Amino acid sequence: MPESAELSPEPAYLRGLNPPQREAVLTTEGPVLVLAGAGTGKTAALTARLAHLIATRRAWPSQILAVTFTNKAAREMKERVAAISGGAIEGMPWLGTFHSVAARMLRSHAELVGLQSNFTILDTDDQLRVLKQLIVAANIDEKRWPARQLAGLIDRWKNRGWTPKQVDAGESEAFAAGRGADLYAQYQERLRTLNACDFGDLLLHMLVIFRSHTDVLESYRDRFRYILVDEYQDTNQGQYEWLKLLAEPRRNLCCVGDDDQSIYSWRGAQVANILRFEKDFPGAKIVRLEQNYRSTSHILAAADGLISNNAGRLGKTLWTEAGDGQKVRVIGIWDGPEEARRIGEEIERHEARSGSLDDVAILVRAQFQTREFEERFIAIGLNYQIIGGFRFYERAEIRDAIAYLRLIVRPADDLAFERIVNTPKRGLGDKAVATIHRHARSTQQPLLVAAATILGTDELTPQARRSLGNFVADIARWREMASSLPHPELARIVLDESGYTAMLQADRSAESAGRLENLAELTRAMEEYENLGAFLEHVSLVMDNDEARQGERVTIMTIHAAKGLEFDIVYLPGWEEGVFPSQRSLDEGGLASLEEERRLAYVAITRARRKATIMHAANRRIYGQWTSSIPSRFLAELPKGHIEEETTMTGGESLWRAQWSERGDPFAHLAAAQSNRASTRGPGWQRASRGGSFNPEPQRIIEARASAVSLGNQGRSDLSVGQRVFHGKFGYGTIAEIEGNKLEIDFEKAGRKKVLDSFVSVT
DNA sequence: TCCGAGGCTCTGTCA
DNA sequence: GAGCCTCGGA
Repeated sequence: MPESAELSPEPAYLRGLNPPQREAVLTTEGPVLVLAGAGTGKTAALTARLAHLIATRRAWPSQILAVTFTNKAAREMKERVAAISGGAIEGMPWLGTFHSVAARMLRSHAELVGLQSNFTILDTDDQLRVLKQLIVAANIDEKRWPARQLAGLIDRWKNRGWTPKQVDAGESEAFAAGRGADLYAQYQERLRTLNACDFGDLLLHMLVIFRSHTDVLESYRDRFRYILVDEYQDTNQGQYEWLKLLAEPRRNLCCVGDDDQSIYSWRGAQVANILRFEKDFPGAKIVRLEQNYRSTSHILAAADGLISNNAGRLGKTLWTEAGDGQKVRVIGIWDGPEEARRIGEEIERHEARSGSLDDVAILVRAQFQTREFEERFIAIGLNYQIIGGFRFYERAEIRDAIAYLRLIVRPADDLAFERIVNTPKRGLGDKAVATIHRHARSTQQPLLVAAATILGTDELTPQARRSLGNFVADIARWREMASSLPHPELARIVLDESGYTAMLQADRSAESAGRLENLAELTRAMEEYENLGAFLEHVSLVMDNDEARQGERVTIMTIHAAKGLEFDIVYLPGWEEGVFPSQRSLDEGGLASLEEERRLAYVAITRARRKATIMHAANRRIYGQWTSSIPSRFLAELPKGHIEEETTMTGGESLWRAQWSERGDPFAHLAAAQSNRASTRGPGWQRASRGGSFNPEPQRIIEARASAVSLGNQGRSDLSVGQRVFHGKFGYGTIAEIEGNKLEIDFEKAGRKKVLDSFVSVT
């Protein structure tokens, strides 16, 4: 950057920015809140701001802290800053996700929270294994109090910035009759002995350090002259406190966000943080970005109409100079497979008109919805990619490979040891592992060391001893090789010599080829890191599913993952009550959750540049069982003037209803094929169909349902008193009474209940 | 110790 | 319908 940047009338990075965007760039001092609506050029403004701070010498790149929520956003910002500065900027060391920045800090101060700087970052899988062990050790019924639930609670507490001591009795009550806080404390202790921490710890540990070691806090305050936060509406309590500590006393804090796009409350995000910004930082400058550069006006108006049903917004009105464009289409179809078929056909037509597949995205509420599309697209040979779901490093084979490497680098990594000691199978089952565990505990040694000493005893069968001896020797040998071999080469050798590759090669299943490819990809990725240690430090935080691009393809992903992205053509399938809004979310959070689901719908629609198509199916397979569904209430909230409704029910409405009344159960033929399983519904759908507190359109589907219900009054012929049945919500029970389609059932767990026969299945 | 069969649960989104 | 767990047999 030339020194004259400030003097020249128009630095390159300001070109093309509108007045509010410029304000966001040029207001460098003091607190700034940029309210950036969807598609209003937020990233352009943000990167220009970074470029401006650096070009005008207000700060070196290393003196700017810039945090995002996703690796994707961080990467994009890095690339754009590099491009905007013509490569003159040597990277920005403190630009990254909250977690990666915190991890980087924690590596320098780990000893302050009882860790070593080479601590391991556990993923969800490891975390659950540790928790499970603790629950079992505490004699708590693991069925009744699953590790997953405890993990959720601990995560919640960490998000709030609470250490175990700060968890009050009331919160602790949420798990195993008040033992939650105690287990949390035990878990933290266990992590410390493992020299490990989980995702939540990265932030919490730093927060604890900031709170108690003012010298450390001061050094960071001193370093960071400017702080920039992306997606501020998604910050949680802990992150908020973290930022607030760092931002004082300079208060050169610029937060960018959109309250209408707050979709992470389940992760502890508090919209309140953004709503309260002015109070937290008096004298804050508020900049609103409202000109949308992405979508046509029908799309914006539809999204705006929807989101206006939410209360408690900061409020902003997006406008566009783009034309009206096409109305948002709302299409009702018969079932899930037809939804996939229909979208597949439209995409093929788009392709035939020489449209690019890269322009098309299918955005779903939940991961399970992706499968229908995957199956269909494989069948018709449509190139697609599914983003998210299993991240690369979460795949079993990758985690296994990494566990080998972890154990080679850190002999004390007990979790890694447990994971691979018998993978591939080498005859070291539960019994052998339990023996090693016992030894390790009594001698206070890591498992690998205990395993080595146990070899000199006769505690194991000769066979197991031989096998374990080989394993221990292998690890030692590999460790020696590690110093002299390039680490990708080491990884290849380990995978071969451990028998892992052979195990996959012997496996004839459809996935094994892909797994081998993933491992090859892993070793390739390792080349980008200086050494094994560096690779391992980064792997759990940064490795995502960034496969090599292989031509044009349709993108399938969750709406959450799509935030911040845009596509010409967007398909939004599955707008049905229970799916979207998600019943589970509603059950937990009531109105607040409904509003969050609505924001999610808003995010979904605003991803589209030119064409948005919403679909709802009358029938869907959930948990492998057919379920009829009601259109999402959000459909009724879309302003009529900006949407175009269509139904593709074969033969139209009348035939559809006739089908219902003729057979009572439109899936009788399917049900028969499925060994007389009746259609049971999950609790969500029961509630959705019972509720009736809203009146979603189109009306015809409600009529159709009503006719089905009244027909059902005859009751089912396959049920009789005394029969054992299964109910989606209440579990197993015995039929005590039958009256038409109403049953009275003595449930084994839930006691006697009245239920409709359509909700039970014969066991 | 391993493996297959059968029973049961589950799929809410991210780092 | 997949994935997990448990159980019984080899």
